[in-house]
Amino acid sequence: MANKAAPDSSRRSERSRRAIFDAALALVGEVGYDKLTIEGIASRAGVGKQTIYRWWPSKAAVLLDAFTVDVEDYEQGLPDTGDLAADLKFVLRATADEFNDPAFQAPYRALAVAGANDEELSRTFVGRLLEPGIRVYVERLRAAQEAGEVDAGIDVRVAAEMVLSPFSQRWLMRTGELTYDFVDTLVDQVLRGLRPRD
Amino acid sequence: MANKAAPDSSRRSERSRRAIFDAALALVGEVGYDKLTIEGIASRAGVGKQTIYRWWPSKAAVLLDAFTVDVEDYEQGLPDTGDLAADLKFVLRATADEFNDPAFQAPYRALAVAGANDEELSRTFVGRLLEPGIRVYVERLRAAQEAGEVDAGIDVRVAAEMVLSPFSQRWLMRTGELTYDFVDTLVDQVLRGLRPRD
Amino acid sequence: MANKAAPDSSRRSERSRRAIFDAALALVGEVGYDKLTIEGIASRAGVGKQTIYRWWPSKAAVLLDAFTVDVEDYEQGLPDTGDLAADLKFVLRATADEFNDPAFQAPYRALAVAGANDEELSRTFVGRLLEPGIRVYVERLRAAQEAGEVDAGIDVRVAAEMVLSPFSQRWLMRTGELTYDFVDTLVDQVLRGLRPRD
Amino acid sequence: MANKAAPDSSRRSERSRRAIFDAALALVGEVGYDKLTIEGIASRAGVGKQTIYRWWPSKAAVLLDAFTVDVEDYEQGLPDTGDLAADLKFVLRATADEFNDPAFQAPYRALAVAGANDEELSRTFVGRLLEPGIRVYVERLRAAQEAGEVDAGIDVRVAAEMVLSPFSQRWLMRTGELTYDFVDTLVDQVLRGLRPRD
DNA sequence: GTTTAATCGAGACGGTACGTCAAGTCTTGGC
DNA sequence: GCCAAGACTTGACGTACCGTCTCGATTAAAC
Repeated sequence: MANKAAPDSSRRSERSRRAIFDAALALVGEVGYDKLTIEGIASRAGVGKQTIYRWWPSKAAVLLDAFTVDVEDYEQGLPDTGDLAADLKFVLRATADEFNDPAFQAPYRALAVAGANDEELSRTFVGRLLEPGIRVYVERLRAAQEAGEVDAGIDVRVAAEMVLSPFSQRWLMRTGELTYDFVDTLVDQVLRGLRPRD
Repeated sequence: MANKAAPDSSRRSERSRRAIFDAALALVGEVGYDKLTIEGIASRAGVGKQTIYRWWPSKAAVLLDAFTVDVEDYEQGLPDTGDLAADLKFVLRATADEFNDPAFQAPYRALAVAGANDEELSRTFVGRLLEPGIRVYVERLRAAQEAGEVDAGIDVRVAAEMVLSPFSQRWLMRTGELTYDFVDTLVDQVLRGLRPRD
Repeated sequence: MANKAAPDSSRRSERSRRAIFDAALALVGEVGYDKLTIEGIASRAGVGKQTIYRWWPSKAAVLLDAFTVDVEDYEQGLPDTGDLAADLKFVLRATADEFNDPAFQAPYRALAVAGANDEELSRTFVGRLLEPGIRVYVERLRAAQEAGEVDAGIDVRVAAEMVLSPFSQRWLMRTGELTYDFVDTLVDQVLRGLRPRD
Repeated sequence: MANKAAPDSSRRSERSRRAIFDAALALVGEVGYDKLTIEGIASRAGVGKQTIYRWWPSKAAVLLDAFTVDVEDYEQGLPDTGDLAADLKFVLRATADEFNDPAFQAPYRALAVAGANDEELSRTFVGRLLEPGIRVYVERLRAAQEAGEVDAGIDVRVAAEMVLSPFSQRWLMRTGELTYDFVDTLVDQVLRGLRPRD
């Protein structure tokens, strides 16, 4: 079933791996995803093309690895000051700043997009980046639910999406700006619906 | 500002235009967006490559035109039976069926995605397809607001996004299934927050 | 049976064709046949690789065409002064000079060699370059035979090879020098055997 | 002058050496010289690439060694029954049979050819395979000369080439068949010229 | 018999060229 | 003047080998 005699990863060159990540991230920022090429990455990294093809199936996969190396930081979860609205606004405002940073936009948007046409890649992208991001919101909401701040009948997963999806949709599709005002309104309107009934 | 001695559209061949749309839509369904080529469209349509380049700047633009020709049907707005929850659920369930249809997925997803990397195209896509879709929801919500069914303090645009974005995000990013259950829960939780305060 | 939709040769670019020939001949002289590459020819000729692949199947075929364009000059046959020995020596000495010219050696040797491993090419090479060269000798010998200068029982084709093959073999395999002495001895010893018997 | 810290041949693996020869000869027969690769030989021989590069400079050199291991058999010289014509015809007919054997053709032709573009290799090839072959003919002719069967004024080296070159040239360049008829005619016509003058 | 250093199988590496595909431009002949 | 057709230059694709390089694991010579 293994379709090509898998390479021996214990002999892999760490130096090349880093150089490829650095080159890929730099280039996607400079020329954009469509004009990002394997040859370009290889040449910028001072690496043979084969070294890329040996370890990754596509430029999207390279970029995904390169990106996740720098991004794994969902470990600590969302802050919990006891004030759910404040906590959500605080984190979303910070995320808005991050999403408005051009250096971050190019690779992330590229991956979102590449995923849409490549189901395999999509699953990795979602599992590695999107789901963990959603999960921390779900957990914060569940905590609030347990604290009685959120109605027991609420589906917290859907609630989390009600906050996150309008946010990322605006950014991805460029249907609107990610302002603090928007973030605040969004959080307020979502939370209105989560409060326990009288 | 005219960048090439614009072609004389009065002499344009309608037969070629249709053939190109048909070929583009057929091909994007068969081979996917990434493997869709101008040469492929031209050859399938029995048309010279130049005829495509004369009238469109990119394969995405061709596809966008091809797609919108068949889709302009937001004219009538959302139903208004007086029961907001029922109306939203009804339309979203129908939309879920549509989005789950493979024939519809390929070109739509391709466009969503192509837009992410091409700001110019993105604006057309959003203006021509996305915004009209959002607007009918905004209008239905405003009607409900005027009828006193929705609190006067609510930002109906954000409310519309709270319904639509989780829905389209799930589909686009494959973060979840578009089931009737999901649609119902989503609508219910959003509407909880919109009700006028006591 | 035609295996690729043959290109339309009436629309062929003569300018590209010449540039390819010039580049191929120049490069084979500079770097040798083994290091001659299609990419090198294309780039030196200012031509796309595809334009070469469209019209020729291999670098050997390009070189063969390039070479024969410049070489078709067997038209006039060998001189016939009535003195067979003198005529043969005269022509072979001139040919020795030619074969000792480095500019001529590279492509000719390359073709001889490429032919050895490619039967198809070999046939063209032999038919286009080698056979015509042999034929003029055969004709000169037949004339001498009719003039009674060569025995009627002699196989002139084999006789021609007795003159030409030692000559070209020495050159091709580097088994000896092509000196005037060698040429003279060779002609004399061959002709000894051709004289009519008493 | 030793250009790399020469390897210690006393520790050389004989088993690997044989395996490499076998693989090289087998492969050149199967895929031809052009498609013969060092990697292919190494993998077929179950040997590391370095083991080949350590002991040979090129695939041609490997093949030359592989070939000469099996071929050293010029020791005994040509037969001398006293009948020069008969002796030459006998040996050349046998050689014709050998050259017409496909198993022999591939490596030999490959080497002849590789030599044309690689002067260093050429010299080894000529010295190790070609010259010894010519020499036995030269010696047989000299014996005949001393026996008074060949004119004293004849250059026996050139005479040997008059027999051998048309033969090998026909084979190498595919300008004609190696039939018994050809061999006989060739020998007869050459010998006509060698007879002592009246 | 043990030590020890070179050779060995294996294969990752930086490269070059392959032969193919498609992009976007340009030219030709037909309507 | 638009059109179908397709040759052109360009540039990237993914593959095949090159020749160099490291990595344990033999393995045969020197101790």
